[in-house]
Amino acid sequence: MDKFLNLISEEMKKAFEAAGYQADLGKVTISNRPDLCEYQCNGAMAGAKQYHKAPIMIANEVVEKLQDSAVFADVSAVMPGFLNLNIKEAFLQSYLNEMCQDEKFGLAMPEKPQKIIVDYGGPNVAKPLHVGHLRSAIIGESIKRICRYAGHEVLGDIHLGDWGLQMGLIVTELKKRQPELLYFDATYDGEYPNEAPFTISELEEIYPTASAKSKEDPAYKAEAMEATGKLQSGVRGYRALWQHIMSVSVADLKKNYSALNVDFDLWKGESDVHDLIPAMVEKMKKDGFAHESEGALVVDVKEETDTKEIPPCMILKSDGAALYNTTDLATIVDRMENYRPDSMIYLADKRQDLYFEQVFRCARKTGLVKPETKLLHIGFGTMNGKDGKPFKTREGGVMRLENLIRGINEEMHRKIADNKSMGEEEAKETSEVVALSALKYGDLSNQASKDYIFDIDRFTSFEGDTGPYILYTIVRIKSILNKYKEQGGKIDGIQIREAVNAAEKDLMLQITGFNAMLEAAFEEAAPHRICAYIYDLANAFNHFYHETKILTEEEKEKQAGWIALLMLTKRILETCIDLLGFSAPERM
RNA sequence: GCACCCGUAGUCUAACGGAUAGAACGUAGGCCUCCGACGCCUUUGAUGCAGGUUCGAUUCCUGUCGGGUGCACCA
Repeated sequence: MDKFLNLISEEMKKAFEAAGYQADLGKVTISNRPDLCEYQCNGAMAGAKQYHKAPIMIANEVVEKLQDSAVFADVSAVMPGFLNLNIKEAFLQSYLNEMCQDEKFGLAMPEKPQKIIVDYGGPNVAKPLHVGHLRSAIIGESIKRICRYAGHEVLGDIHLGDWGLQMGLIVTELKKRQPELLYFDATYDGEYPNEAPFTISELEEIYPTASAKSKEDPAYKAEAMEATGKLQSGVRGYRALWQHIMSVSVADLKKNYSALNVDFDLWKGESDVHDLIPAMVEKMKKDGFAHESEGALVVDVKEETDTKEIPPCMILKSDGAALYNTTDLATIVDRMENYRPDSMIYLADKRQDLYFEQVFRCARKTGLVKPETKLLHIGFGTMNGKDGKPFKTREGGVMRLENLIRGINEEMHRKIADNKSMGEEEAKETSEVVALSALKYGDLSNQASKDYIFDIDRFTSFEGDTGPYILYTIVRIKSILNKYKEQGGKIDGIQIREAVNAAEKDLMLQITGFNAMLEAAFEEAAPHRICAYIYDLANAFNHFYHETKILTEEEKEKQAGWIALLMLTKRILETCIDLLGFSAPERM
């Protein structure tokens, strides 16, 4: 099925053509003036120049051609040349019933699905997640789900920071504390224990300690670098220890991401591409792209057409070591070999704009990707505190993600616990579900590229443009549907009927916009479109709800029609929040 | 210094070049013998400034002011 706006536009285009004008002038858009009409077409004004005619005259001629349209209940030409349109109830009704039958509510599936890799999360092992990781996870997860829903083959990759000096630091500190461990015995050639010699909390304490020591003590740092070297060159005991660090840390990360309803298909990291680096670098040299500059190896990526200065992309540091760029490029090599994606989407702070520009250009120039491979960096803004500055704890430190989540859970629990009929267990579970909606909706309802203020009171409010408000609306619909079923109302085979009042028609029109909205959300990789849409939809529903007494309606056919409309509304709302990465409870 | 991004009601936020710039919070008021009032309705109030392109500019262009960010061996 086609998008609702397309169908209307088709009708309008035919009318333009019939009146002797170019068809594509008949593009219809949602009205800016809901008080005047439901949809509008500005084609008469756009065509005035080329036909040397007053817009209003063109508009009038088009109106003539639409007198007995099956789509429009009425069409009028308004000065200076707007075409104001209202939809026929029967047409709207049949479109909605078609949507009910369609699993994707009329969203067209691509002829050839793209293969897309979404690179998000980006945590470092052995370091706790903090608020800086939040946006990448939340936005990335939503974009992944949107792409998948739009019919594409999508892999989410966490892209772990699991290589390099940080690992050497941990190993060094462990050696200081427990030199007797088998892993440090170079003569040992037996099996290593399955159990890690540390817990996640110890690990989280070891890293900052080691990091601080290395900054003060050059000897310590040298030792850590040596350990890093041993690890990378494959010394058995070091590798085994690294495996322990990885498994302990990854288990913890999974737990934390799972609390955010975020999951990854690929748990790849920098370590996975380490072995690809030498060949990649060699090839870049051989092909004449990489050259030495100030001791480092770089690829020039500036272009003739640049207005701004683009520094070269560094491939190796002057000490010959790899850096961030190197592993990102090698990761591209790995992905092209193993997954052949059509498109790679990176979620990272917008301050990395220039960096990604360099890496992408370098990947293209050196032929790491095909010319048609899309590389996209979605740079997001900072989450700020109420003071407008980057979010910090009260003490001014970096806030751990789990503390942030605990805070919002507690806040939500305070509100939910008021519910008289809810037991403690249910209240706790429910508040976690609702709190997650508050956190995610608060983030996703803003354009990703903008900074936003984390305001716990506003986000957890049940009023206004918030996650809890959306959930409340869904819960309300569920409650009505349950009561309807208790009354013995039938569900099977019921159909949406023609709207009986303006509020109902408004709700119906709002529903028709789902597929067009989703297409835009996909193309723009913009979850905030979904938020804006469901907020309007929830409003339209609540308005309708107040105008219409559903359960007491005596005309059963009419009642069943409303129930069908409610079911569709609920399905769409639930689909949308799932794309945003949260869900609704049964009660709240 | 050079470059990039952003300036919309008191606050927060939206708008393929289209009519009277749309919401939210807040403010001021109204609506429960009725499906969940954690709701609904009404009220107030905004495009930093100056030019230009256009029939029409929050949107495109130029300048200017203000804020943020980035400019190779950190990620």
